[in-house]
Amino acid sequence: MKNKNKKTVMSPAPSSVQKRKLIPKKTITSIEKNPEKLESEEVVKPSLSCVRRLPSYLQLLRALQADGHEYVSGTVLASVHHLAPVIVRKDLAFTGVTGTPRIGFQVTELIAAIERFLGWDNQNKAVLVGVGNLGSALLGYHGFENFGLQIVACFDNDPMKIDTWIRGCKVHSLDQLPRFIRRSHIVLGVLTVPAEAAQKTAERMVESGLLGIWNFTSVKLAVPANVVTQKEDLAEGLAVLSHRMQHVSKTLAIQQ
Amino acid sequence: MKNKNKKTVMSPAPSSVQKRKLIPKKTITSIEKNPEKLESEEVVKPSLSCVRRLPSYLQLLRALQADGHEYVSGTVLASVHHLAPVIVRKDLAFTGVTGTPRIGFQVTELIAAIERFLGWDNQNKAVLVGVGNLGSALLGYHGFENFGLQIVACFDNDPMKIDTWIRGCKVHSLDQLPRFIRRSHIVLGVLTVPAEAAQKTAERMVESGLLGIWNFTSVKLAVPANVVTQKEDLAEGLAVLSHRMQHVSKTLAIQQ
DNA sequence: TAGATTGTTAATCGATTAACAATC
DNA sequence: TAGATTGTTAATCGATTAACAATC
Repeated sequence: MKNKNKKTVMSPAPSSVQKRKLIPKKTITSIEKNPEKLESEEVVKPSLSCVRRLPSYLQLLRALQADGHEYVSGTVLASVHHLAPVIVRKDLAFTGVTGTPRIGFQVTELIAAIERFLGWDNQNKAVLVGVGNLGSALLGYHGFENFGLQIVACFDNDPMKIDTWIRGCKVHSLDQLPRFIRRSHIVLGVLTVPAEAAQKTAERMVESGLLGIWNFTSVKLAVPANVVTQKEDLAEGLAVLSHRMQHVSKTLAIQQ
Repeated sequence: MKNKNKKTVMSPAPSSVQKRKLIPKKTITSIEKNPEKLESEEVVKPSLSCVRRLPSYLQLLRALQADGHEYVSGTVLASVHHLAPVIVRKDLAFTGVTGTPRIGFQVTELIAAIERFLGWDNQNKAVLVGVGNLGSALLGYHGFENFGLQIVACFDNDPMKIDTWIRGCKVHSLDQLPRFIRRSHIVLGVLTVPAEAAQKTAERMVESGLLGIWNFTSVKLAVPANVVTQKEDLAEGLAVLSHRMQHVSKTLAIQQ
């Protein structure tokens, strides 16, 4: 994958676009090294870590906004989250906002920029499949509405649950899913079924037309390339916690 | 923090310990460059990513064990999780197990090694503080017992909830926490209170003697250095999902 | 034996951090 | 003005990947 014929890169040097770069570009050095990459994919993409950090900025910004703050510096955002200020500056650059030296960023503008960047500016509707313990907890937790997500319907296979109401949401039969998705133009599904049923259920969700699955099961799903899945695995966090605790107790034991 | 007086490192060269290294060492080059670091902290530590991946291996290994498989190759573990085989080999090396070329790893031995490494070989008891939606879902979800965690008691501030039973667990007043912790020698707490109460509650948990807090609130907790906190933030995963979905739809639009 | 797999070193890649001019 | 903060490049660090001898 080298030297795919490029179209005349020797055209007028890009010096005219020098006013205010909203999105960071690669360094000139790397452009020289890979001149065939001067086209659209040239834009630097945010790291996964950056995307993961943005919601925490958002949360703090909303609190600041509620407190009546008009501006906030990257330095402040950084210290609250125990991050280096330069990390915050780089992360925020991806959202397209520009700050003012000595002043910082306009809170309202920054909130809007992060929301837009993450696609949380319009409320995204979602269905939830699998109304067990975790499923009903998520139904009852309306905090996701701060993150652009609104669960509007839920589905289950269990005849005992179908047509009952859970946390203000009527449980539908899983058989109803395709029709419901098609009518409602919903693209996102939350999967909270038991592990055994995970892959099968995911397939039905994909067939119904969903394009994203937020996967709370312990199963790594196999889905077509145009479908995005995100696995939420609490065991990961627990592993980190356990490991750190072991480490701390060892360190303390050594120090004694 | 350099050149802390070390005790005679010139003693008999470590060539005698050459049979089977269970834990990877740094390369000779780096030892030569930092000769003052020849002591215990010399051991290479696993990356956070490695620790996060171990539970997923564990889960698959248990399924294989239940299916009667005696051996599994790193290659298989890798392909199931869409990882490069060398990642799996390196991760497993940290647990101290040794595989057999052409055969792979003994499933039972590997399960035990990962559990030991993560401190999941004995069931760790924990308390849960804050019996709201999420709290009661976690109480009802017994899957953590596969990960060495057993929630044995729960606490809340709400007089309406105190002394009721939720998912087989009696809700105690938060005031009872210090006495309970001291009597039971529990070190781990799960925090599922509303954001406003998070920091205050965490402080009470620390005062009671807890050494680890699994934090399900949206608040970054401030705790003493000897206390470990692990923040579980669903918004992170949702951000990644939203971002990926935007990207996929853009890519598809371009390709059309 | 042949060939798949392990364990390990070296190279690559990408994210974080350092450094600093520009700005208000 | 002075000095805090932004935006950006270059250096560093650490994790992933490539490569390969050793092994069964």
